[in-house]
Order: sequence, then structure tokens, then C-alpha cells
Amino acid sequence: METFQALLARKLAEALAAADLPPTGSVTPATDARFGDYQSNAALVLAKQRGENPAAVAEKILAHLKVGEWCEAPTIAGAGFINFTLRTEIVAARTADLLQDERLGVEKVAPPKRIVIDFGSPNVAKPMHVGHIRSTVLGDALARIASFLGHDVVRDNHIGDWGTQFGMVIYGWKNLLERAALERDPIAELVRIYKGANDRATADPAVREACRQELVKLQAGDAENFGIWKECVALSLREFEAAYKILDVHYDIQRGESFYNDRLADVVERLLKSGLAEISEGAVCVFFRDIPELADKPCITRKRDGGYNYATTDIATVDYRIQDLKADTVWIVTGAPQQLHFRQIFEIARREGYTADFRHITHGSILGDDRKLMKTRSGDNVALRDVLDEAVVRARKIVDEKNPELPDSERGDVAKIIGIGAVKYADLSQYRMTDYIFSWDRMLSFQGNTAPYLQNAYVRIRSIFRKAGEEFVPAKTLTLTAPEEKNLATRLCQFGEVVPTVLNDFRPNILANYLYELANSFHAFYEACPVLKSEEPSRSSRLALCELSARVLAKGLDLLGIKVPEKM
RNA sequence: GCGCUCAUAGCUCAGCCGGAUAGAGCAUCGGAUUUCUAAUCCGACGGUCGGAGGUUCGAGUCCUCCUGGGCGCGCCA
Repeated sequence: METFQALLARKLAEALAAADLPPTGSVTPATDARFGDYQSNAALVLAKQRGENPAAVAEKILAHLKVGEWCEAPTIAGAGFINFTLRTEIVAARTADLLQDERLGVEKVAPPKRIVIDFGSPNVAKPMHVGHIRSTVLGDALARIASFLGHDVVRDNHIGDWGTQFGMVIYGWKNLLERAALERDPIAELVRIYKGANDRATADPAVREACRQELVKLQAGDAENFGIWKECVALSLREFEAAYKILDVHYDIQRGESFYNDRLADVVERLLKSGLAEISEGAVCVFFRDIPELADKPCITRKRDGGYNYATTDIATVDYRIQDLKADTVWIVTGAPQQLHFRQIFEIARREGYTADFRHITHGSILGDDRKLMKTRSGDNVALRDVLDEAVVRARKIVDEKNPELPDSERGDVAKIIGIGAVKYADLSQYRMTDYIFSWDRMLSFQGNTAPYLQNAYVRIRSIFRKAGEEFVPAKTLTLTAPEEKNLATRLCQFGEVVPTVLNDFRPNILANYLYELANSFHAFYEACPVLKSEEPSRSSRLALCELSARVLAKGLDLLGIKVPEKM
């Protein structure tokens, strides 16, 4: 189903061709209701190119513009904008069509791409903390959206399951482990023995050496150490799964760093052989002498001691994703600090001849009230589990207070949907690069751009249908009389325009903002237009608007990984 | 030192490819409810878009410089 925006852009292009003008300019939603529904700057752009009067160019375009079927007569305004106002009957007809459309007006992309999305990437033997929310939630939302648009998406959890920290963990396991504690709370115990080993190593060089030896043994394939490592990984995976279940996040594959271990030597040999890498101060390095910003920042792919580091792993990961997974494009969702690293990795990939589209999708941090990285009072990372638990507890309190009639059995589920939704939405509704300040009160508020506000719009609609009782048969034709009705209907028609734009710059907040405006339009409609008590044909028409609003809200939130309750 | 990134209302944030008089929410003040969830809606107040130049018919958006914050820069990941 062609969106109004696409249709008007096509009509504009036809008019330009007919007027013997080059195809240019764009059609965008109007910046203000005064200007109608859509606007085009084509005349301005052309006037600039040709040194002509914008208004005159606009007149010329208008003379060839054939949109009478769809719009009121286009007008020229301001510096030379062409304004389009959709005919109400057209909006009504499209709204009715959307009710028959499972995709709610969102067209699939052609051709689809195979996209490997790398997000989340927690570390083994460490607890997941607030810092993991952004990458996980953002990556999941992008995966959902790309998938819905028809792309072939592979969600890959690049788990940090290999590295020097295992020297400490294994030493701690052998010398400090308490089995009972491990069974009670595995990750807490792993953290405890890691810290214990680290403290000892700091104080005693002999322990530091012992830790190093444990690491060497692990890397050499020592059976005992390998067994301990495997158990740590298994314990951590169980912990991750629990978090993913609560967050409703799913992965297609989990290729941890260790997956690439046996490919690292070949990677380095290949880089040396091709001349991309050279030996410098005993280490194998790739230099970027022709790129000014990177000229003094080499990438080390093998340390002087023969060990490999994460750059090597990531180069091997590129190989795997392109050659084995056949990715057309790879999206890596991590915090901004890793920008330099991935710039280097992508540059190496390019030099090796890979033509795939590599994107490093960065995001900012979650801050506390003090505008510094969110930490506990004692300075530790805030555990993800604690955040999620508290979200549900707080949501439960609100539900208890606001809706005491709700059966006790339902409140727990509703609290989960609201609490987890609030945490996710707080993240996704903001531009991903912004460092944002974590605030329970704001994210759980029913006012403003929050998950509960959107969920409430959906719940109000469900309430209407429960009260209506009868089975809903969508109206074949809608009658949009009140301005709130047309406004709501027009917005509903824009869902298909908004969803694809999210991927232009990987900004789920564009979708979030749209949903917020949609919910706001719905609430305004709800206030102004009684549904069940109105006369036909308004009644069926308004029920249809309600139904479509509910579907778009639910689908839009689903694309963000957020659920909606039936009551709240 | 080099690089990345951010700076918009008292506070928290939008503002994708440059477009018309820069928008929300909170807070403050004022309205709306015999009515489908008032968990809402409508309105008022509030801005040298960090600063200075530049490109452009047009700059919060692009370029240069400066200031301030965050982060990163050969053997951690």
C-alpha cells in the first residue's frame, strides 16, 4: 500500500517531468497543521539551482500537478512551499483499507538484505548491569523493525567469554570457591572469587604469576581449567537467559569470543602475508598511515607475548559473518567508547576486500541523578536484575493504587508489562547518543512521552470494546467529521511512513515519538468524540478508528519490544 | 597532544536527508468530568538553540575556530 507521502512524491515527480524540470525536492509531512498535511520544497530547490523566482517555479509545477483526486487544491505559501491538504474522504478510505491490512500500511523493503545484528554482548562471570540495557534494548528493537520490514535478520550475541579475566577466575575457583554460595547465587560467587583473586594478586606478585599461569594453561587447553571455564560459561548463560526472558529478547545465535579462538592464528598469518600487518616492537600491528585520524593509532592483532586480543577476535568475527552467515550488512550495537576500535576493524575489513556494509551503532550512557555513570552507593555497577525487579515492584504499587478493582491475579502480569515497558521505553524514546538520566518517576509517569501513557491509550480502547460487547466488524467506509477524527486518521495513515525511517540512522526514538503523538491524538479524539453513545454512522466509524489505533499502538510498541496490557 | 561525542525553556528531552513563527513533558498558573479508565484533555507562562565567524534565498541542523562536559588513543575487552 503506497503511503500518502510516497504517492505525493510520485505525483510531484510526474509534474516536474511534465513541466520539463529535473526531479528534485521532497515531500514531507507538514511542519504545522496550518500548512495542511504535506509540504514540498521542490520549487525552492529548483529556484536556487536556476536562479529563478521560487513562487514562479511553484506556479509552473502546480500547473502540471495532478492530485485533485487526493488533495484539495495545492497552495503556494511562504518562501515558495507547495502545501497539500488531503481530502477527508481519501483519508477515510485509506483508514478503512488499513483495517484490512495486516501490515498496517508498512511495505516490505525490496530487495531484503541479510543483516547480522550484534547487540547485548554481556561478559561471562560478571553480572549484567544497567549498562547492558541500552545495547540490548536498542539492538532488539532494531532487529524487530528490520525483520518486520522484510529483512533477513540474524541476531548474534557476541558474548565476552574469553579473556585475561579468566586467569583470576580460575585461580579464585581453585583457592577461594564456596560451593554452597555458588549454588545459591552463581554469578555473585564468581564475582567474589574474582575480586578475591584480584586483591591477592595486587598484594602478592606470586599470586599474580599464579593467575597468569592459570590463564596460560586454559589457553593451552588444560583439561581442568577448560572444565572450570566451561562451567563458568554455562552458569552465566543461565543468568543471561533469565534476563532475556524478562526482557523478552531473543537471539538466533550466540557466538562468544571463544568461538573464534582457533581462527586467530590464521587471521594474523593472513594479515602478515598480505602485507596489511607488520611487526612493530614485537607485536603484529596494522597501521593506517593514510588516514590522518588513525595515523598514530595502530591496531594490534598479536601481542609481543604471542597472545591475541579482541581486535583479532573481531577480525575473525567479520570473516565468519560475511563468509559463513552471508551477511550483506553487519550492525554492531555498543557504547560510544568503542568507536575507534570498530573504525579500525571496519577499515581492515575494507582493505581485505570486504564490500559488506558495516555499521557501528553507538549509544550513550545511563546516568544517575548526579549526572555521572549510574552506580550504587558503594560505587558498583547497578545490577540489571535489581533494576528490572524494582521496575516491576514500582509498577505494581501504581497499579494497586490506581486500579484496585483489578483482580489480584492480573496485577502481577500487568505490573511486569508496565514496569519493563517503562524501562525499555525510557531508553528507546530518546536519541541513542544522548546520555540520559535514569528516573523512575519520569519513566513511570502517565504524563508525557512514556510507556504507561501509550499503554493507557491502548487500554482505554480495549475498555471500549469490552463495554461494546458485540463483535467488531470494521466499517467499510468511515465518516470523519470532527477535526480530532481526521487528525487521528491522518496520523494512523502515517505509520507506514515512519517505520522505515527508523533505519535511516538507527533511531527507534523516531517511532517512539510517532507513537506518542498518535496516543496524544487518540486521547484528544477520546475526549472530544464519544464512541459508544454516538449515532450511526459515526459510531461504527469511531469504533473503526479505535480498532486501528489499538492495532497501530500495539504493533508499534511491539516493534520496540514493549507489550500492552488489556487492563491496567 | 590527537581523535570521537555531546551542549536546545528552571528541570528532563524531541527536532532523520538544511526549510515557513524552534516543539513536548515536568514544574508554575488557569480551565474541562452526571459521559467509554480524569491514569486524560485544553490553555497560559517560559528560548541570544554554549560562543564567534562562514556557506546558503534559507542554518538548531552543514564547514572552520573557540569554550565547556563525557569518552577513547600499541600489547585489557
